[in-house]
Amino acid sequence: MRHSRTLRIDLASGQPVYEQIVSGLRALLVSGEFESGEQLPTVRQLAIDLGIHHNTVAEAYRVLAEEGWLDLRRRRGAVVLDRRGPKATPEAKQDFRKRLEELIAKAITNGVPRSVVAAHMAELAKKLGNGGKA
Amino acid sequence: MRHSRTLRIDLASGQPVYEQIVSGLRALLVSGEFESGEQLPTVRQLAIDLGIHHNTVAEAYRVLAEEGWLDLRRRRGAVVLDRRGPKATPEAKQDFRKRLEELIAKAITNGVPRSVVAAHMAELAKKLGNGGKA
DNA sequence: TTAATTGTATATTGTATATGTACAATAGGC
DNA sequence: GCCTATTGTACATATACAATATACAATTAA
Repeated sequence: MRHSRTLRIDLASGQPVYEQIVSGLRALLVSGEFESGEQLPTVRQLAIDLGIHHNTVAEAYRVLAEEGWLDLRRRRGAVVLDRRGPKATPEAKQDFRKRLEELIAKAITNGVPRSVVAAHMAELAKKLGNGGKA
Repeated sequence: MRHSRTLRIDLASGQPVYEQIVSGLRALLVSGEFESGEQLPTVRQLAIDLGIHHNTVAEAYRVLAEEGWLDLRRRRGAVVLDRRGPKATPEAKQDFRKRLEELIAKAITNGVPRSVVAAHMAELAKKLGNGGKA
């Protein structure tokens, strides 16, 4: 249950809570924070930790299960999967590029200096080049 | 009115249409596509181009005006501003970093290879280093 | 001054989020 | 094998937000 502490939910952010959970957990999964086969908290436990309703957590788990990240079963909870074969989406590259540019634009609008934006980008790009683990 | 053609609205994307307009225009503004003082299409004209209601465009223009990108007045339309002094936000850097990691995680989930993600990141980082113009 | 053009305000309708509540399935104790 | 607790699921509902329809206000130009 250590991992639930790394999730921070902002009820006032405007972004749906279940999406925040999905995004947060997915980022941790991609970065290799979880072992394959590892148990995630039950929907009720994580809901208590975050101060929300368990159905909201369940919705998030369902999305991640559909994406192939989790094996989700009654009475068994959520188990992290290997996810060897993600189905490659064709327009996903263009979509990523567009959203990346939009994210940069928003950061600059919020006053983040271009140099800081560039630094983060370069750092994460390098990390991805190393296999995404380091 | 040339620029409205560069905006693409996807009614089925789940993302609110007015937000799509805000994000798209903001990305163009940041990348220097517009001259200061340039006229944007009227809310009604852009609404026709995009096939939506003019109030939806108006909402998007209002957001950009609040951010300081546009001067918006009745009978005068929307004019692009210089936007010299964006108010610097303190937690904006952390927010950008988090959203960047989440965006990467989503792309990888969608099947985009890590190498492709890294390439886009590196390219845009370099562009930002050059002053964001090239 | 008048009329047309442009952004704005308000009400309405559809959709989605988060919750309350009840149910279904299954692992473990007996 | 049966019971019970635990876990995810299904469904209805309150609420909020998004997009629209419609009417209004302001301002420019003739």
